[in-house]
Amino acid sequence: MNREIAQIFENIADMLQLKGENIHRYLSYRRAAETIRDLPRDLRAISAEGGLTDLPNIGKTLADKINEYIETGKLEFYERLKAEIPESLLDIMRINGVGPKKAKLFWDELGITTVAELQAAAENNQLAGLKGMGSKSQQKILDGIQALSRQTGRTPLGKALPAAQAILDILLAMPQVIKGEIAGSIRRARPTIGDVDILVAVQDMSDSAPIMQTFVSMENVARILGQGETKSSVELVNGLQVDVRVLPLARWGTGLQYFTGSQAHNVKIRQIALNQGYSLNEHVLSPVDSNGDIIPDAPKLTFETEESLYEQLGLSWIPPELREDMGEIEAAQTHSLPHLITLDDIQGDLHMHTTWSDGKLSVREMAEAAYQRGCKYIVITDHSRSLGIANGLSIERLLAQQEEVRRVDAEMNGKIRVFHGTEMDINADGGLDFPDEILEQLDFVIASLHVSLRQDEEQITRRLLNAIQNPHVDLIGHPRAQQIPHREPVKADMDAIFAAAKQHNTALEINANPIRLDLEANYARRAIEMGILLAINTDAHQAEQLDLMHYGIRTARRGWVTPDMVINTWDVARFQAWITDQT
DNA sequence: GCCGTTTTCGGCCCGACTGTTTTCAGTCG
Repeated sequence: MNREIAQIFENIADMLQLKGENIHRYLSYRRAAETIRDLPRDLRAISAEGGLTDLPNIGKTLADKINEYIETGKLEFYERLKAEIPESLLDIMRINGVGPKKAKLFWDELGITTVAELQAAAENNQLAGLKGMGSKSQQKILDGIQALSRQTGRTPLGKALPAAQAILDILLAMPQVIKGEIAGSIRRARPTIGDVDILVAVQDMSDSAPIMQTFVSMENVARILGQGETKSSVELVNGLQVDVRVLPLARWGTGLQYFTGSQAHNVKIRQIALNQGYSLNEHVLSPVDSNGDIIPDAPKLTFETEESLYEQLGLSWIPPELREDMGEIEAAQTHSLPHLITLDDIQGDLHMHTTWSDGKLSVREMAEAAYQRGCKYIVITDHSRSLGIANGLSIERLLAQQEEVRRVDAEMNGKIRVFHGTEMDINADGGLDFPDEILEQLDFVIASLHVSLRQDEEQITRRLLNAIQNPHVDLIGHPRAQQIPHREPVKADMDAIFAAAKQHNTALEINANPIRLDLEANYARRAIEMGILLAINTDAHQAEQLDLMHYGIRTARRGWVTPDMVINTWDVARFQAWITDQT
């Protein structure tokens, strides 16, 4: 429901923009769409409580529209717009270099309503003669259409971050580059990334040219989208767009703050600056008069660090993962930001696989690999019997494995503790894959959904509740079973699931594999607000995947998670006491 | 269409880059 309505509002925004409507009117639809997309609760539940207008960016008008859609499954206003403007024009606006004005121009002048028609017109040289168009613009549109067909939407963080880091490393090796950082949504650790923003600092802008030349000449550049002194853009062969910006070190703070975003965060930060008599842009803080106009001769303030910029505005420095205008600015004003979890807080990893099911390493090898990475304790959690595709363990094999785990635990001689658990399937009928008398012999029990993920909300919810309520189940693994970017989360009544997890003291996982990142940050935040415990685990199937923990930490930080709420930040004694207490 | 330390009307960010321009419009982030 939330996604549907968010998409409709997004489309309405595009259509209003195409019609040349007031910018602030269509932006309000877009902002509302973002709010809805990130909600950790179903709009129907919020609507039933009469709480829609309490949501940010939702006023009376949009609340009425949401209710209309919930009740009738349709939105009259949207239907009228669709009758007026072909929906396929929105696809044309998604072509890089084509915005609302161009789309409308092609529609008005040539009757073009689809990407295919636009491509044909460009190939027949019909666009070049239009007002404001030339042969270069026409070619750019053909390139843009090709790029569109290569793109598969947003890029997972797990792909974008390593790619960005590799580029940054090349630039950092240049003598002109004083420092550099990945900004944008990667720095904020969004699970998916639109394009990559990299910032590098130089002493003097005359150093920019060789840096940009190195950047656009990299071997994995498919084409150059733009090359200037302060900004250059390329498309990589894998379709990812990367922007590099060069800025003087003296303005690093404002630049990094600005290009980290989010847009919503920055809008509010700039408003705070204005309230204090300053106009903020990516370069400087400029004194303004009572009309908000920049005072020409007044000295401008520059900032070499983000910390000093936030401090100037009376704010605590805000960790990038929080910068979504979700309350972090208000908390920074009162210096009450949470003490977020860090990678160093993690002491154990409670979810991993071995050769007993679908992992690559033995129990002993996983223990060694985890020990080398500083882990104090791990739990071996192979798949259960019904997951045949992953070589799930029968009861007999599970019990045989326990002997091996106990032996390895003893062999490790206290360097690292090795506990025995399972990642048990929650079967399609809601039953659990092992009986209680087996579960009670295990140190730690994860229950996860792997099959029949397209059941309706009632069935999925019932399966999850059944697992949460079992006294032997300690943790629900990747609770929403999403896979980024291709598999949507299951439909489930998260209100009911959180309430049950709270009641039964069952922890919920943030799965650190960047394909999952599940729970997502907004749900993790809601969970800890309710006092539900979390665990952040790699779900490693081989040694290198133990290094994915940082993705889970970043996700948790986006969810305002503090270390005390995460059971694998506890020392081994406290963890052991907790699992013992859980029966 | 939303919102409120300028509060129920009047704001709501703006600079870089490109291509078409003889001074600017459109797009993007």
